[in-house]
Amino acid sequence: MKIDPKSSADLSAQIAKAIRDSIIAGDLIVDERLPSEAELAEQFDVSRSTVREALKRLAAQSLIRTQRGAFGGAFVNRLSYPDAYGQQITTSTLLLSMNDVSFDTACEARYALERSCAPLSAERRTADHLATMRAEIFRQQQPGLTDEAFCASDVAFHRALVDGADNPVLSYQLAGAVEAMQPLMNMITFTARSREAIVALHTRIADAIEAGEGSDACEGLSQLERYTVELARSVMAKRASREAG
Amino acid sequence: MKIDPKSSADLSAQIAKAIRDSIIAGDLIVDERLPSEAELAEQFDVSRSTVREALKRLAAQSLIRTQRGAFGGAFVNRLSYPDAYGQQITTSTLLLSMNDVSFDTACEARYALERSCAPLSAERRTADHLATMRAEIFRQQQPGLTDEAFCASDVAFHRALVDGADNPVLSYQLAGAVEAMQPLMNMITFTARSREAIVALHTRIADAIEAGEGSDACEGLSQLERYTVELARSVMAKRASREAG
DNA sequence: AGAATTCATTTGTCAGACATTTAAAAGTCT
DNA sequence: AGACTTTTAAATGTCTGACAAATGAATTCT
Repeated sequence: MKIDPKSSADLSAQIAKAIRDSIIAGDLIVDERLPSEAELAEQFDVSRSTVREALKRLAAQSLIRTQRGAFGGAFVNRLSYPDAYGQQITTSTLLLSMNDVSFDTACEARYALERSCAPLSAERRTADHLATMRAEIFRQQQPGLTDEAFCASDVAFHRALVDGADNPVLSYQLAGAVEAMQPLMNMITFTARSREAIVALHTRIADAIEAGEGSDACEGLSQLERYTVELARSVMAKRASREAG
Repeated sequence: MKIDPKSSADLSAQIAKAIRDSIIAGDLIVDERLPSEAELAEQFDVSRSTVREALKRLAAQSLIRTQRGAFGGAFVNRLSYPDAYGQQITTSTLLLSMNDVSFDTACEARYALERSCAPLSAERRTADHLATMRAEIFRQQQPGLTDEAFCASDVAFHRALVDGADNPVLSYQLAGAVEAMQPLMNMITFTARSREAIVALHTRIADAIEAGEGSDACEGLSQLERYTVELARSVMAKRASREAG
């Protein structure tokens, strides 16, 4: 682990990179303890504050965890799926909100990815996944539901569909795509009629998953995509005309 | 933006969270300047070092950038696609390497995701994407190629396929899945015969993309997935028997 | 032996200082 | 007046030294 004093980058960034590379390369293994801040400071020939800033950078990426007290210190973290989900969702959400990605583009990506899970889910889903999907469909039919709650239930439905594929890597990848859409979906007002249409498509998808018909589920997802895009378009148009008039 | 002094979490983590939430909520918009470190220290009633540690956490997530000098400071970063790629790849790579995800699981996820791009790519790919795919196929046929270079070319081929879908959100999502597989792929030795088989499948996929036949491309990807899994299995078996004998 | 206490180590936080960078502002020359 | 140079103020980057708080190990006491 060496740093280049001539480099223009911040020392703390260089140190963070050096340690990060060691972790990725496997030189530092999971649960291994890093040298104490004082030792690192000496090794890199910088002050303790600089080392601390480097460690905070790594902590922000869930690469290490720290523990106080004797025999405490910084330990290489096993990146857990929940941690990875969290980062994936944060990144995806910001990416969408900051780069004025169109609703259509985000929607297309989301449903394309979901369709990649559908055949696997139709084959492997447990009774539990199916029960979750049915329960969320039931919830979506409740009259008093707010738009936000409807969206949240929608996310839960799709999550169960994705998790049914029983591939944690897929679930992790999809978490970002599905959840990051939520702020965009929340801009839509769901009328009683549009909810009915969505529930009908959800039911069709759940039926296909239950029957083990992956391609049917894909077709249902495609219809849901088309309907969602159309719905967003009409809501936006209505909003625009109201503002103009 | 408030922090809870009673909370057990580190102050710098709390402050980072407060600022992060403000960014996600849109209270702080892109390119907006945060108060100076000294001002933030006063606002949160902590020392400047604590504020700095919080800011480094945010910088590690590419949420802010800092600039020195008068009229410098910390600015809300527009999360660019390259930044997002980078984080996605780091996270995915570590997730795979630290959670002993099986080769089959990772492979299944990767090809399932790629199949979701194939129909779009068949429809929209430019001549440029196609030329890249052909060029990489050509490179893969060169005799002197090392296994690592072969893998890298493989990644470039699949990237072109994915980028052909012309959906930046999909490209971003797939970057992680494809690149994170590379360390696993690098464990495989590619014999002349296996390279030949892979090149044949790549050619078939490229032909399908060129012809606008998305389902053909999917079929090619499925065959490639099966072949890759089989190849990995035989390589691993050979390695195990050599160690045993 | 078990409980309480002390102790050493390590991270978390603070305060103050100086170095470095940077762009605006002021000054100077043509 | 305009172009170039110098000054200056503000901000981040780094260092030093100190103390607080946590924590597990070692020690002491009952």
